[in-house]
Amino acid sequence: MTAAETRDRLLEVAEELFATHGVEGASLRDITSAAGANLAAVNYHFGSKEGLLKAIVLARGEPLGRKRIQLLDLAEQAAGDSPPTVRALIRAFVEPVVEMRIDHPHFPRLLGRLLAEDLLPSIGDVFRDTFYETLLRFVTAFSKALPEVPADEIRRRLIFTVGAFHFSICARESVNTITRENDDPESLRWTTEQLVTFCEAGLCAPATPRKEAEV
Amino acid sequence: MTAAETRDRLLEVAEELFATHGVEGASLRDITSAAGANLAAVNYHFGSKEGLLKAIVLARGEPLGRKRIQLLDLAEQAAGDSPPTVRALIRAFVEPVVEMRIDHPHFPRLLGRLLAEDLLPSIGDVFRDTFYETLLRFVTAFSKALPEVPADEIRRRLIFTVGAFHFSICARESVNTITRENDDPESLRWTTEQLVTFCEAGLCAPATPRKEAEV
DNA sequence: TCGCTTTTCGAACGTTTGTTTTAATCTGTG
DNA sequence: CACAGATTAAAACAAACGTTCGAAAAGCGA
Repeated sequence: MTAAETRDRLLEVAEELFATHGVEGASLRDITSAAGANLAAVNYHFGSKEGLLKAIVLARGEPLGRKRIQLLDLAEQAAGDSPPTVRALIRAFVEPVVEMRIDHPHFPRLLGRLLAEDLLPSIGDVFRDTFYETLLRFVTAFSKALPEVPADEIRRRLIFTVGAFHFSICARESVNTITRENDDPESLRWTTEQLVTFCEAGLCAPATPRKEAEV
Repeated sequence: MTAAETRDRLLEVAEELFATHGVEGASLRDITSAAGANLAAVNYHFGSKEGLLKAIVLARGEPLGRKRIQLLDLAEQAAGDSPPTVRALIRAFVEPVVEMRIDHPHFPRLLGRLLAEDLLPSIGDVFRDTFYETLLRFVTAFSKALPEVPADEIRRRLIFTVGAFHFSICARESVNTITRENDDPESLRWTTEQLVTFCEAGLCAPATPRKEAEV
């Protein structure tokens, strides 16, 4: 086995084990033995456990962000002078992750772990470069498509969208404890379809009035 | 300090440390020393670390579930023969947690951890008793309020709602890495207002058509 | 094939973890 | 007061963790 192969296998196996058992929950011994490598291999190739994590996030997050931006550009281009439809924007944001959830199921799940375990700070720079910039571009795109909703509420609604999305698609496995849903591509895409419907309606809703009386 | 006091302090401190550092991340030594108790106290009072976790979830989850059901009953009662409005149902589901997020900020955050760390199985029975039953009651209530949406899609939309809710309210602290939002009651309630708007629109949206062409 | 660099290997390091044990201390009742 | 039972205290347990080290092995250009 060449050195590059060892490196790749470590990335692949660690991605799965991190996603399944959490970053703290997956030990270097688990990872290296599952990859058929020596315990010291991780520290040799990536410097540390954290270095391994960063390498994973970078390797998957970078093309994911590129794909999102590409779809966004395409949608804006197709719409001509007017802004793209909200539905098209949601799709551009969501679909790259759904497809990744099908081809490389573990990475979206890992993303969920990172968010929940407050590990984003530890991979800070990598995260900001690959995700945050992308998010900002979508915020402005949605703002243009929904001029009657205050930018502040738009930003918040995008958080809701990410939450609904993440909970039902990325963290699907944990949530399946409750929903007992299948994990095949077809059911995943159908859920996505319904998610887009849900979020489109939510994003396009009239702005929340200030100081409204309780219902 | 009496024995009951020790027990209560352990529950209180552990709730905070579990929520902040994760269940695996908070050691019994951290917890007992923060509570001014001996290391062995946890195993004496709760049998194990897992026993401590279960005790916390039970102590907070049970009254939370009761409150939700109570508000649901009230809403159904107020609506008379017709089903309650979707907005009222969302409020009944969400508001008890928001209020708890204000009075006992750590428990909702802990819930987020449990979901993300796949620890729900380990507290399985406690979780089912305090949360799952409640969720089922809301599913049927929403189904009645939205007869034109298939029950299957309703169930899925509730998952979206929980996701958006959980992400923006419960896991607020981790998400604030991104949003840089305040955590005071006023801003929390305002976010909740916008969340209700978002989810109401999403829940009331027309059913997703099967085999729709891509936009 | 030689010689140098890269990579792998096995072992050990020092910490930290949850749990257990045994003795000391406190508490409340007869 | 005295004596069971409940509670706390200090210490030690074995196991698991990430990391480090020096030697062995493998890869590779000359």
